[in-house]
Amino acid sequence: MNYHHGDLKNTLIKAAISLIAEKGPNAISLRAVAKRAGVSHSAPYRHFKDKGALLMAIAESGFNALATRTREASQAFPDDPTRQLQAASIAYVELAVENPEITQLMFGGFITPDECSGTLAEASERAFNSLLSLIESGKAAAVFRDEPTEELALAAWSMMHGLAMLIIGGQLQTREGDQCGPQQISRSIGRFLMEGILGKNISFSDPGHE
Amino acid sequence: MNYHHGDLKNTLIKAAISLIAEKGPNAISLRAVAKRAGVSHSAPYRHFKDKGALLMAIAESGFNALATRTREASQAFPDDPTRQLQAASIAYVELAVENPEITQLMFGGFITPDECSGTLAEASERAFNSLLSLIESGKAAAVFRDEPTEELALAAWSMMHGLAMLIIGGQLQTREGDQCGPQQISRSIGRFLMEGILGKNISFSDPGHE
DNA sequence: ACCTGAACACCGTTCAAGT
DNA sequence: ACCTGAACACCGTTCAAGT
Repeated sequence: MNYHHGDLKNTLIKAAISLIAEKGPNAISLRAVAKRAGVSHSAPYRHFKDKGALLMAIAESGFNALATRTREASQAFPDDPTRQLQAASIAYVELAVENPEITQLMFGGFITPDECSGTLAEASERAFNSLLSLIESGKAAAVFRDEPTEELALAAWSMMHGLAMLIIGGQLQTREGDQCGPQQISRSIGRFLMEGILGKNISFSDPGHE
Repeated sequence: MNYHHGDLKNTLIKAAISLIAEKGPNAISLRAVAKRAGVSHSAPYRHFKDKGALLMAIAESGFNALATRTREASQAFPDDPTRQLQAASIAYVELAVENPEITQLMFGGFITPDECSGTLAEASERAFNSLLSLIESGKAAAVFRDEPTEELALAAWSMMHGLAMLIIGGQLQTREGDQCGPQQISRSIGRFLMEGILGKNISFSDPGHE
């Protein structure tokens, strides 16, 4: 047989992505990926140490896409931190909902932290750092509260990540009608991230450790 | 061999839970579960249609535990909706972090919505309904804002669910030190759910659909 | 350097057969 | 009614062998 283009590695990744999109991340088999790529079942081992290494490469590209999309979305609103955050939030949820299986691969526990490959953690770090600087500039402009940046960022990240995972997991199917997509939901939820859920005259005192 | 107590079904579930806790939800094999339960590899098929049916039974018990724990936690603070919500939030995140693999089984996309077994959706529904009534009573007491109950509840659920999934997924390992456990994190995050992240003099105008 | 094919131990599922 | 054991098609991984 011919030597397959030169980069079987990339062909395998693309074949794996299409298979994951079809059958879910847990139903994927390395042999099926190889067959779709047009090579024998042992050929992938020249390019990936493991089945897990292939999955990690795909997850890594997913984190990169997430970092790129959210950064681009926020850049559409210079000097407006709240809209930057809103745009990044919507982009995050949208991308996750558009690629549910890959998002599950990234966050669903398929990848053990054994050998997180450095570059994967790096990509994830990059996405979080851009969120941190977004919050930071908002604090400097006195738009966001003067609280620890990591906490503010984690609150925002948690809410949008949770929303995305719930949508993907099908947990909202009966509760929210089909009429409102991820944009609408993340927008309506995002209001409460901005302003909180407490009534205007209520102030929140944290009871702390009892 | 002897006829195995009478309820192999329950023995299988317990064996599966212990195996999932050891090796993760994707690495579980029905044959290994049967072996740990002390029966042949085909015995489980008398009690579960599928490998998936076993996993669904486990996920269902997980949803029931979540519903029970959050309800009990909130009942510790009668007539104080904010502390009820805070207690339920902490309980949610704690239970998830205590059983990471089962939580991933419940929410990570291992269960296809093909045959969600009714009873599973019911258990999930029950947990959400207690959150709804919690929010509702808080609105009646003018503690929470007069906004759609479903939206307020989804905001709270999303934030705590996202936090739990990020912790479980190992995404916060380098960012938050080990010194603060799930209680502390969900408490600090919960403040922003209550009060929002905007500065006191900023009001949030949703630009809507452009 | 890159790929193949046989081989091994494992898996999910089914089904005739045993008690 | 409940369980076993053989059987089938599949899987991940390895390794000698081919070009």
